Formats: sequence, C-alpha cells, structure tokens
Amino acid sequence: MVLTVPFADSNMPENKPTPPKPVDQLTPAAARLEHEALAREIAQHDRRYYEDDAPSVSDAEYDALRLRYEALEAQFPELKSTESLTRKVGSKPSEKFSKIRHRAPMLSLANAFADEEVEEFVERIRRFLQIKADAPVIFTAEPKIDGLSLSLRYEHGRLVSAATRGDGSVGEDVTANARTVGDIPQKLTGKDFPEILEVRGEVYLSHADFAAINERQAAAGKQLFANPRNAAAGSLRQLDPAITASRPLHFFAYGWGEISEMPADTQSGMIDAFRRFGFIINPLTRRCSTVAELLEHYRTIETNRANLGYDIDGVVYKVDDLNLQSRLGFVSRSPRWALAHKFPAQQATTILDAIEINVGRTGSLNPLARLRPITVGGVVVSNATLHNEDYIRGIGGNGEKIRNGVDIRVGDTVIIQRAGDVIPKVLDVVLEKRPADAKPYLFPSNCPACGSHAVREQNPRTGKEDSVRRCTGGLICPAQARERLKHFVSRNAFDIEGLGEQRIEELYADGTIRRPQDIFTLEARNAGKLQRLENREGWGATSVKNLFAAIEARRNIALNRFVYALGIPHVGDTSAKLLARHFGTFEAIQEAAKAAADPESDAHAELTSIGGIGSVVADAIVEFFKEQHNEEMLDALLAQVHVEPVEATVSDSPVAGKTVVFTGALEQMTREEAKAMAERLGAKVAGSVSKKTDIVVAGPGAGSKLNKAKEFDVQVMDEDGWFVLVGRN
DNA sequence: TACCCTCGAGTTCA
DNA sequence: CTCGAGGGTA
Repeated sequence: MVLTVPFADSNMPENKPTPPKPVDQLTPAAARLEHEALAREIAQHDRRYYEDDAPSVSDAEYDALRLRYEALEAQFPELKSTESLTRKVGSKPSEKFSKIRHRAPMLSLANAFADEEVEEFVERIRRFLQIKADAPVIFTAEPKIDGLSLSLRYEHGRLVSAATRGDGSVGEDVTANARTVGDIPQKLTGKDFPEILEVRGEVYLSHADFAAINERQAAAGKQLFANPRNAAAGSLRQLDPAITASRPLHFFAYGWGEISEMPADTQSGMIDAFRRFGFIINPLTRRCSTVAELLEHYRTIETNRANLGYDIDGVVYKVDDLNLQSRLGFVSRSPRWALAHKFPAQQATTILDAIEINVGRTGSLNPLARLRPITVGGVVVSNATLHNEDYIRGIGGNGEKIRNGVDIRVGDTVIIQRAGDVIPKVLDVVLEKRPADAKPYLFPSNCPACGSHAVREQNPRTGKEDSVRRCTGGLICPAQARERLKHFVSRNAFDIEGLGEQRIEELYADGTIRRPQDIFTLEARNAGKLQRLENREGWGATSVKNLFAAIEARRNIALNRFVYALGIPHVGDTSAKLLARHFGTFEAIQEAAKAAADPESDAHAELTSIGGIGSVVADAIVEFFKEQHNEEMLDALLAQVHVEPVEATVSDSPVAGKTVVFTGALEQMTREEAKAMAERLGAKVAGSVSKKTDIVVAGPGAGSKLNKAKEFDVQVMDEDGWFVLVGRN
C-alpha cells in the first residue's frame, strides 16, 4: 500500500505555543486531565533519567513540569489522592551514579525447582566430565540470599570500589555507600590476601531492620518499601551515603571476580579464605557429595527459612573443585557448574476479567489476561501473558495436556505465579469457582487491528501447525506497521533517543510517521508551515530539537543494526551480526538474497553456509528481499541513511577464524570441553578433516583423520601443542 | 531421530 | 523470564 504522509492537522493555522492557563482558571475536569498527563510525562522522564541514564529533557524543563504539577495539586487537592502516579513521582533526581565495568562478568545462575532437575544437573556434570558413577563429585550448598549482588574490589587489601551487578557487564559505582556497610571490610585482615581481589556477595536487610525502616518511612509520611530486597536496593542506591549508613545493611560473601592469585583450589577453600580476610560467610554453607545430601540440606534450609531473619529464595549448589569448575565452563550466560534450586514461587488467586489480543510485529496474535489486580510477592499484577491459543485451551507445546487439559475462560478464578519471581503467569484454573455461564474462549480468527484473516501456518519441515496464529494483513495491518516501527527505533536497532513506543504510537496514529524512511524526513517536513511538533501537547521545543539531533546522529548506522532494524522474521540481533560479519556490506547481503531467489544460483547455499543460519532463516531473508514494497522501502531509506560496512573483527586469539578438528583420544580434556574451548577462542570446530581444515589436534589412536590431515597438508599437533598454541584456558 | 543449546519474539512492573 | 522453534551434532 502506498501511503502519502500528510503532516498532521495540515489545515490548522500556524500557531505559536500558548502559555498554559493559570491553574486557578482551570475547570476541575481540565485540571484532572492535565494532572494525569503531567504525571505520565514526569514519570517517563524520571524513568529515562534513572534507568536509561539518559535525560530526555533539560533540568529547567523538568523543573517547569514539576512546578506546574505541584501547582495543580495545590489548587485542586483532590487530585493528590486520585491519581495513582502521584506518589510515584518522587523527588527530583539530582545526581547519578557512575558506571563500573566488571573485569569479569557477573553471571546469573541456571534455575531448578524440582528434585529431578537437581539430579539432572549432577548427571549432566558427570557426563560432561566423564566421571565414573562411583567417583564422588563434591558440591557446596548454601542459601540463596534475596538481596542485591555486589562486587567489591580490593587492591593491596584496601577496598577501592564497589559495584552493583547491573546488566552483568556494567554496574553502578556505589563505593561510598558500600563503605558504610558494617559487614564489608575497608581493609582485609590477615597477611595472605591476594594483591587484587574482587569479592562478590549479596547485600541484604534483616526482617527486623526492614520493619524498622518501614516504620520510619511511615512516620515520615514516605512510601513504604514492598519487601526487604527493595528496601536494601533503595538504601544502597542513596545519593547521600549518610542515609545508607543509617540503614543497617549486611553482606554475605560467596564468590569472586578478578583475583591476582588464588588462595585456594576449591569453592569451600575460597570461602574459608574470605572468612580469614574479614568477610562474613553464610553459616548454612555445607559440602555435599551426593544428590541426596544436597536435597537434604535444601530441606533443612527450607525448614529453617522462617527463622533465619532474612529473605532467601532457594539454595545454590556449586561444584567445589575449581579445576572442575573451569573445565565445565559456561553455557551462554550461566556457569555449567552451579545451580539455583529455588523454593516454590509465590502464588496468588484472582479473577480473569478479560482476554485481550495484541498484534505483534510479525502479525502474531498474542493473548493477554486482564486480571483483577492482585499482589504477588510484593508487586501488584494486573496483566499476564497467555502465550497462545493452545495454552488457553490447555494444550502444551508438544501436544500434551497442561493443567490436566483445563482451558482458561473469562470469569475464571486463576492462580497467578511470578515466574522466576518476575514475570507473572497464569498457572492454573480453580475449576470449582468457574461461573456456570463461563464459555470456552473463542480465539479470534481475524486480526483485531485490521480484520484480515489470521491463520496458523504449517511448518514446511515437520508439517506441524505453528503454535502462533498470525494476521495475514501484512502491509495493510496498522498494528503490524506500528510494531515494526517500534522495532526499527528500538535499542538494538536505530536506538533513536526521544522516539520511544509512546511517541511512535502518537506519530503513527496521525500519519506523521508510517514507514521507517519517514523518520528521516521528519525534520524537513516539520520545517514547513503546518502544525509543528513543538506546538503539540507533550512536546517542548527542546525535546523536539533533541529528537531531531538524535535522528541526525543515526544517519550513520552500523550494518548489523541496520539489518536487525529491518525486522526480517527470524533475524534478530545475533543473526544480523552473523550476516554483517559474513558479507561486510549491505549491498552484498542484498545481492546474495536476491540471487538466492534463483534456484540456479548457489547464493542460497552461501547463506546457509554461515554457521547459525539455516534453511528457515535463509528463506525468510530471501522472501524479505523479494518483496517489491520492501525494495521500495530500502531505496527510500538508503537515500536517507548511510550504512557503515563492518570492519573485519580481528580477534587476538591465535586460532580465531580457523577450523579445528579434534581426533583420537584426548587425555587432558573431554571432546566437549575441547570444542567449547576452541569456540570460545573464535575457532570453528569440525567433525571431519577436509581441505578447509586448518588444525588437527590428534591424540593417541588417531587414525584415518590423521592420514587425511597429512594428505591435505594440514597442521597437526597433539594436546600439548594445542595448549602451547592457545595457552591454558 | 533425539538430544542440547541458542535464538527470536513475546511478556510484567517499576 | 519463558516459550517454541531453528540449527547443529551424536
């Protein structure tokens, strides 16, 4: 569909920004509207300021908003209690924390809930390490404190910095506040501490101290903390360390980051060393050598949970032997050698008022449960995802029944759980409470946004029906167009500051932005005489100026971001990077994709030859570039932006980019470890020797592969040679 | 074919 | 964070 893009209200006379009416001339209704709008806007700015660390308005503008907001409340006191955002609009942020990059990332742990999962965890470790059934593997087991992780850096025994976990690689510098925590030593004790030592652990508040703090909050008329963890987080993130000092935070040490010299070769030994250095170790830390012992300790902790005096949410198991830990390594972002055995998550019961359908960027019809608001684990929940049609009907991913096949109906009383203590989910239905007139939910067969037919496609390979029903409206579906635009400006794509979801909604609705390329003509069109952005409600001159600047800044964009922004199905962040790295320029990608449409060409094979790109992804790419309207969009867009080719990423590893084959018996590591290690260093591991192979690592008993290696004149080395080449680890 | 892992796309609340 | 599915390998 070809859309003309008129500027909004083009027949309105040009008008100057009108100064807001004095508050005493407002009707209560108008005041209420403005109050609500202001609360939303201020909350948004606060969020950008605090969470994204990117103020969206100047301080002066922010102050003006707040002044107006307070003036309204002064004139119309009834507003204070009516709008729930009122109390959330906190004090004006003055300063912020600087960032600290962790030298070693702070990882998360794999979770388990059932005993069987603990067995599997131990089994997996034995298999990976090829440890015989009768040989014991020792684990440590300790309570998982429900607080905030903190990384403390000591140099020559002195605390030099403290950082929160953040996203795992970059945290916030809370050193001044950490110094006020009694359990955190300023100076390490003893003599044998390493020169550089990063100790990691958990900051928490006891139940008693939490209650006392909340009493004080109440007395001061301030908002109460929902739970000890929030209170601890709030206390640690105080800008004034004196306030942190007045909150009795505690700290348990349980791990480490960078360390110049290892004081021990086991997890438990390390923890003991930390104790010698002056840290507090959780007294319920034990060594266990069987699954039964682990589970027994879990039950002990669970039984004592209420008497501990602080919140815990499970038990952490770690392989004790550090040698084994390093052999086990990591899976994506969590170590293979540790597991968090969580206590059953908190649940609550409420009523399902309605089921709404949202339309995603790919046309997926996503059912959302609107719930009678209820508190689960200290947070009020009013929405929850229902995943898909089958989930509502009581059918799981592989066709088996879930919830004993009970479907979910509007009016049902449902059990809500915050999965992983964060995202709420409809766990079950209380059948006894189902109203007599409740009817099975009829999943729409048409898109609620555009009315097009919505279908569940068949997977061409397996013949199975897709679990997701999708709108077939494509270009004509406004919801899809809107979501594609949101994707286009999202964080890993164009990341245009000042153009978030809300603004996209607004600008899409009035026709200002309908296609990605419209973003880059926005300023030119705005310069015309029509109603300008800066005169609109909710937009100030500065925010518009900043927005234009942000858009200008993105006229140059990295290839991988650009590819990702296009929103090709199955092409996310990672695949976009793979494509960028393989082809180098956007033209090369485009050419290959177009060529692949011709079955004679081997371009399709080139796509699938990229590790991580298979036939499904390749097909999606080819389809995307085949579409006429996508071509038009790209032409228009490329006239506006410059896509930067990627520079060849040169890793400093000696085997980066090489293809390695391991053959024969390996003595110092298992095959799986060897593979994981090589890949970590940027090498590709193949199963057989070909002329593409660069290195063959041959152990004793290597046969045909070794001969082949000689035939192809491939570099051959033994395990020791490998370690000489790449170093240990 | 059966797995194991990674990825994409969806999600909540503050 | 979770689900389902794609990709790759035993």
